[in-house]
Amino acid sequence: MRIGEIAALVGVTPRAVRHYHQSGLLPEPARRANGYREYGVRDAVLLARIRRLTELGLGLDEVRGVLADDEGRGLVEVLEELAEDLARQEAEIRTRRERLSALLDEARAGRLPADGPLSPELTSLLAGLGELPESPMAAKDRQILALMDVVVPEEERARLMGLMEGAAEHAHEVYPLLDALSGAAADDPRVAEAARVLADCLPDELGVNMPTGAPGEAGSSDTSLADALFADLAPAQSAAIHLAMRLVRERREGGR
Amino acid sequence: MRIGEIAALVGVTPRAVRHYHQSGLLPEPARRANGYREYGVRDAVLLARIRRLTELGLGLDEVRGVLADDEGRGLVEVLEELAEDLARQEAEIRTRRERLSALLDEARAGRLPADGPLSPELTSLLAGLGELPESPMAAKDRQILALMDVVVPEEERARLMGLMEGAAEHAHEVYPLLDALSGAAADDPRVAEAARVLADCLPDELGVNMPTGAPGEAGSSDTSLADALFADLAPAQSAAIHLAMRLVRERREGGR
DNA sequence: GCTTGACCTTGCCGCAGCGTCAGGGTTTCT
DNA sequence: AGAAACCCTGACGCTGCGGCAAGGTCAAGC
Repeated sequence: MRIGEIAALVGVTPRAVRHYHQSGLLPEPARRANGYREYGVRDAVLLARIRRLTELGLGLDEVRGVLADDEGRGLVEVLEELAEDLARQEAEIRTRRERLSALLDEARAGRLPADGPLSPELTSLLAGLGELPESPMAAKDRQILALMDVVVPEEERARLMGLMEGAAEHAHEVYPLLDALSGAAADDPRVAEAARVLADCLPDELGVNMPTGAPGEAGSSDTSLADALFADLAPAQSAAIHLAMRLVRERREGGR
Repeated sequence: MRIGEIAALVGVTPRAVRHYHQSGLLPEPARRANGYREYGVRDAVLLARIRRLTELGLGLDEVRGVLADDEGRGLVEVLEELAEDLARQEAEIRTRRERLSALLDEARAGRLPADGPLSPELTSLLAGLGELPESPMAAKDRQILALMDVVVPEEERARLMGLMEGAAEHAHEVYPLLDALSGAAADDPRVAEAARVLADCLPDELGVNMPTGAPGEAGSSDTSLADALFADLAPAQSAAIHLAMRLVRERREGGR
C-alpha cells in the first residue's frame, strides 16, 4: 500500500500519517525504488491502534507512551487520567453552556446590558437604575459597578449588591449634585453639600472596604483600583466622594 | 494602575493583557515616564468585558467582532453560533467519555485486548477465538480482524462479525492446515486440501466483497488492502486462500 | 510520443492563546 | 547598597496537523 491508501483505509489523512512518522509513533516503512513508502498490514494495524487512541482523546505523546509500554499496565492508568480530564472538560463546557443560554434568554427577551454579560444581581440593580435621566456620573457609576461585578468574588456579590440597592433609591438626588461638580475646583462650596447628601444615602457598612481618604493609603484590598477610580473623576467630584466616605466612617464609629 | 494591578484585578495574567494589546482587542494606554503602561478605569472595564466573553468560550477575533459591532445585533448572532458549537463539543466529549468508561470497565474486569480498544462485536468474537492453541496464522487473523474493525463502517460491522461467528467454530480445523503451509511453495499438494476445508466453513455471503483472485484485480472496495494482506502471507498460504475464495464464489454462483 | 491528472516526496509556515524564558531597566524596601 | 518585586521588548514553544511550494513518478488517453 502507498500512503494515500493506508490513510484512506484507516480514515486519516496522508499528512497525519507522515506526522506520526515524524513524531515517532509509527515507524517509517520500507521504501519502493521510487522513494514511495510501502506499507504492509502491520503498519495498518498499528495505525489503526493509534487512531483509536487519539479518537479517545489521548495526546500523541500519551499514545506513544501506551504503545511503548509493554502491554496494559500503563494503559489503564492513562485512561483513568483521561477520564478525569474529560469529566472536567465536560463539566466546564456545561457550565459555560448554562451561563450562555441564560444570557441568550435574557438578550432575546429584554435587551442585553451595554457592557456585556453581567451577573444577575447586578443586572437587576441596573434595571432599577436605568430609568434615571441621562447623567455622566451615572454612566461612570454603571461602569464601575460592572467592574465590581468582575472584581468581587461571587459570595460577596449578593451582599454588596444588596447594600447598593438601598443607595439606588436616592440616586436621583445624588447624581445631579455630582454632575454639577464636573468642572468645579476641589474647594468649591458645593462639595460639602454633595458629600452630605451622598453620605446620607449610603449604608454604614459600606465603609468597611473603602479607602480611608488619601490616595495610595492602605485600607482597601486594592488601593490601585481606588486611585484609578478617583483619578477618573473631576477634582471636586473626587473630593466630594472622599468627604462622603469620611462622613460615613465617622458616623459608623460614632454610632458604635 | 500598572499592568500587574489591572491584570490581578480582572483575573488574568499580564501576559494576556499584553497579548490583547498586540491583537488589537484592548487599546494601548498611555505610558508613564519610565515606559510603564498606565491603566485607567475605562481599560479595566473593557478588559473585564473581554474576559467575560472569552470565558464564555469566544475566540479573540469573535470578541473583537462583538466589541467593534455597535451594540448588540451581532452579539446574539455570535452567541447562538457559540451555543451550537458548545452543544456539539459537549456531545462529542460525552460519547468519548462513554466509550472510555466502557473500555475502562472492560479493562479492569477482564483483560484488555492486545491491539487496543476494539468494538464490542469484535471483542466477543475474539473472546471465542481466544482459547485456541498458539498459532501464527491465528495471530495474523486477529490482527486482520482488528483492522477490519476500523475499516468497516459501523452499520456493516454487526453483519460481518455475524458471518465470522460461524467460521470461528471451525477455526481449530483450519488454522493448523494453514500454519503447516508457512514454508511451503505455492504448488504444494496440501494447498488444495486446506482450501477445501477453509471454503467449507466460510459462508456463501462472504464472497461478495472479496477479491476475485489475481492480485491487483478489481472486485473489492480496496484492492490495495487485499494485496497487502496476501503479501503478508507465505506463497502457499495465500494460494490456499485464493483458491478457497474461488471455491466459495463458485459454490455461491452454482447454488443460485 | 506526449500530455494530463493523480499520486508521491521533502520542507517550511501557520493556527489559538497565551506560557516562558532572556536580557535588560525601575522602584522600593531594608 | 543590595535584594525583591515589578516593568519593558522580543522571541520561541506548545498541539495536531492543514496547506503550500517545488518538484518526481506513474498509468491512462490522445
